[in-house]
Amino acid sequence: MSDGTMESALEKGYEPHEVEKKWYEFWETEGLFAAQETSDRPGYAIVIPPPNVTGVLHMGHALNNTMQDVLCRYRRSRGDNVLWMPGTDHAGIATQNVVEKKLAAEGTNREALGRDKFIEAVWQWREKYGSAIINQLKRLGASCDWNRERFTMDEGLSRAVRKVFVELYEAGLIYRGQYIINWCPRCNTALSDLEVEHEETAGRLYHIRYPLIDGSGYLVVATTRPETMLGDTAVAVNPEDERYGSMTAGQVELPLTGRRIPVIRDNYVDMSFGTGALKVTPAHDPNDFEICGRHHLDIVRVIGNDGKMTDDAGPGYAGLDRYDCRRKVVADLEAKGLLEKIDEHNHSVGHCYRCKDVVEPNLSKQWFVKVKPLAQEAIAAVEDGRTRILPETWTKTYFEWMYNIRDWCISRQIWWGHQIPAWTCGGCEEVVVAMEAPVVCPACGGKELVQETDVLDTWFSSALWPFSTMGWPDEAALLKTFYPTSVLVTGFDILFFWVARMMMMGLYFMKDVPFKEVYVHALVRDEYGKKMSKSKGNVIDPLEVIEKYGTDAFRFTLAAFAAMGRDIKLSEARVEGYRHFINKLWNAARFALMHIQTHQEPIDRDRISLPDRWILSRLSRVTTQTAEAIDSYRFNDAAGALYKFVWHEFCDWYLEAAKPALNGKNGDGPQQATRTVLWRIFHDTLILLHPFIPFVTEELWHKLPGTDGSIMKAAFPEGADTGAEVVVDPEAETQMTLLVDIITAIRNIRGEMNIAPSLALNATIQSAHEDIRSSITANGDLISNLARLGTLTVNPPGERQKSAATALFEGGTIYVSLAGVIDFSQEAKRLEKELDKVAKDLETTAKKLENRDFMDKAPEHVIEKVRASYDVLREKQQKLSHNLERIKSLQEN
RNA sequence: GGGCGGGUAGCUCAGUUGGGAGAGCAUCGGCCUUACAAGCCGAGGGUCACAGGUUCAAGCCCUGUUCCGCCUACCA
Repeated sequence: MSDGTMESALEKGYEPHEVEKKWYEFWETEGLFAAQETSDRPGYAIVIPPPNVTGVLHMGHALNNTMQDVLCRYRRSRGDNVLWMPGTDHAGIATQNVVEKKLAAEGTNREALGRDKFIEAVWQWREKYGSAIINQLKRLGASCDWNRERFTMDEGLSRAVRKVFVELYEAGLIYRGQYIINWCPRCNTALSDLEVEHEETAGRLYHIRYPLIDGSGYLVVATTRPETMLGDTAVAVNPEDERYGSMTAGQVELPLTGRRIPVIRDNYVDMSFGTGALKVTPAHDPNDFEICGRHHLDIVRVIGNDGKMTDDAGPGYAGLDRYDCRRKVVADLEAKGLLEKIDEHNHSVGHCYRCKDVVEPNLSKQWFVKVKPLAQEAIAAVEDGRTRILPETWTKTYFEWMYNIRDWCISRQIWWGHQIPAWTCGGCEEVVVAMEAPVVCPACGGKELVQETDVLDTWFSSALWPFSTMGWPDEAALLKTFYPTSVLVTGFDILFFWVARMMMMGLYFMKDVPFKEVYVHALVRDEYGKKMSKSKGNVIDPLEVIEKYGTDAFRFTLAAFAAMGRDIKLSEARVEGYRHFINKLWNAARFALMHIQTHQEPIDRDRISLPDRWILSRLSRVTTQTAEAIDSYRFNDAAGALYKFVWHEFCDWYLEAAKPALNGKNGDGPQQATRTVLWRIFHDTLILLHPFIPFVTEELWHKLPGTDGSIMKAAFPEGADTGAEVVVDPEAETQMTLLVDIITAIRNIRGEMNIAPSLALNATIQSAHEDIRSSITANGDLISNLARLGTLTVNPPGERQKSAATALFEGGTIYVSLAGVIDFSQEAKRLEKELDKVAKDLETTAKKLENRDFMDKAPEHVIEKVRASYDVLREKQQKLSHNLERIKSLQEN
């Protein structure tokens, strides 16, 4: 390209929006996200944690999917056949609530519609809005294999659900029974234990007198929920409790009801709590239910599924709301003088994780999964390393939960979901569990078979996700190629809901773990944002951030802060900071492309300069670092290493150092050699950066001469493995460090002494080492350029310079002539400061060397290091004090 | 009640076998130096929560204290 065209080729600043749109469409049309069903390349698979169809992209999704995308794009560059399986979750309760709200706004409700019409309405809703989150993932740059997108209610996945249900039922691992479950009166359904959120609440402890029937007094019980007393069927005390040892009456009168209930003895009762007497309400408390089982008590259900008191609550209470009833019971007891006292009492109250209403423990007939046997396998698989959980700290949590796991209530009394494949015969009440609706009852031949109306817990179908999405129960090619998947990337909030259950189901039905690794990342908590930014209390919407700063800046920010096992607190200012980085890269490209207008290869290592050798060496190191960091999920390390390399090594030092050569000031040979290096660095750096910032790298890739097609097809630079072009060069690094130190020291003098940057300085460098002198001489132009020197003289140590500021570097002394600009007091101050620092360091170093224990016990290389630094410091100190004296004497003149 | 994580610069946080305390942002000073003022050059700033212990040596290992956050639980 001839001059002038470059300006039009690259805008002055990076504008993300059109670029992002253009390349995402390009990737999709080119089919670059597609996995091969079979391939001789190694398979690498990730299944996406399916977002709810009702969802909108929040910070948690953004982080989670950025990480997965980094991994997938990186593995593709390493040559793997990558499958990133996308999809969405039907999210039973959540979606039903959303659609019900919509119906309410339209003046109707699901009962009015009926089940079939309602489900149809949900599907319609899903058609219309269900792809919102998918489109948002695309804006994030997610390179999922969209042609394989799945939905938990797809026919294929539904078939997998039925198959699993039937098999578990036949194996005796699914059963149905009357138990205390968590009931949400708002959502009108049972919930699993996990779906209940406990919250510490300030409540009251009511002490109620239950009159003994022999008239000898009262038994005082304490409760936080007085309304449940209407359903009491016993009072329990601990058999060891001496307070009640001599009690003769075997019964008490249950106030307000006129019923008589027994006093029983049970070890469960904690003597130290309250009065040591426990009212037993089997229908509304899980512990009481168990006690009831042991003592064969009656069960009286006084609270209905709607949260209102049942007829069994008795006249005056039946039909009341549970909280109104509480007030009335308290008032009535008070009136009868049976309320002894009310204490303040903190206890935790369960809330529905969907609607936040207070959950009611209630007696109900539900379906359960017997999870203990499944959990055993899931524990073993992590113990023996078939699945590795990272960071390791979560392993313990996983075990803890698995060991204490309780049966899983899987039936939900809602309409949206997988209807339980169980039918009851109207004739003989036989229960038939089958994949498809039976035509006749196998027991009596009756034809009146009614299907169970309940649907399954949403998490039941998500538990099958890693294999149901790949075509199970058919023998699909995908399963062969990609199961077990390579890694699951997820937040710890769904470790139990989802990960643990996938482990159990995967092991049971696939006879193998669903994933070899689980990477548990930090959480940007709370979709309402409160915990995202404690101090400011505001939400940050990822889409707004993308709109404002571009996807790449946002992604890079997330990666840069994704340190293992720590929450991310995100602020806009931080994204803005990384947008600067994207722009820096962009501008570096503008510059580089001015000088590499055609494909530049190969590198002639005999003709390249020191900075060329140095940056190639640094590239080699950062390549290794990036690979190692991504391989071990240290995204922040990878991002940090790349940031430092691009900005502070490539831009700050290499490009500045290379300018003279590139501008042709040093003749044609160096110019051409440097162009080849510049090309190589840029080429490889784009590939390294691509997983993190896919859009800008793709854009620049197409501007770089000599590249073909998408950067997504480019191979990860393998460093020394692939040839001689990229290798670590320690000698170049040492020499470059020397030059950088010298230049920085001179700049420091300029800055500290307020010498205008435009003023060229004259400097003399003295060193006793010949190799250092020759190295400096050989790169004199470089130093002069970057430190803005007029003249540079290099000598062995000799006469001290007059009227000069001094600086020390490892290996010699720099004198910067201050003729004309001298400010002696300024220089004296600077030297004193420096001297102070050296004196302090020297003191601690000396102390170590005088310490006999240290000298005796520390390893040799540590002692050597300390000795060497002592010598250096000592020499520094001497030189500095001499110079200080000289400056002071000059100052006096 | 049980468990886990955290307390490092003004802010947000790195710190991988124990061996000279770091980054980004913010602050201060100087620069419109021909890729970039979304930039360049330089500077200041920390009793690594507190108290003990192990060690020649502790931000890092051990014990205790304290503050914050989270997970979990069948304390009526």
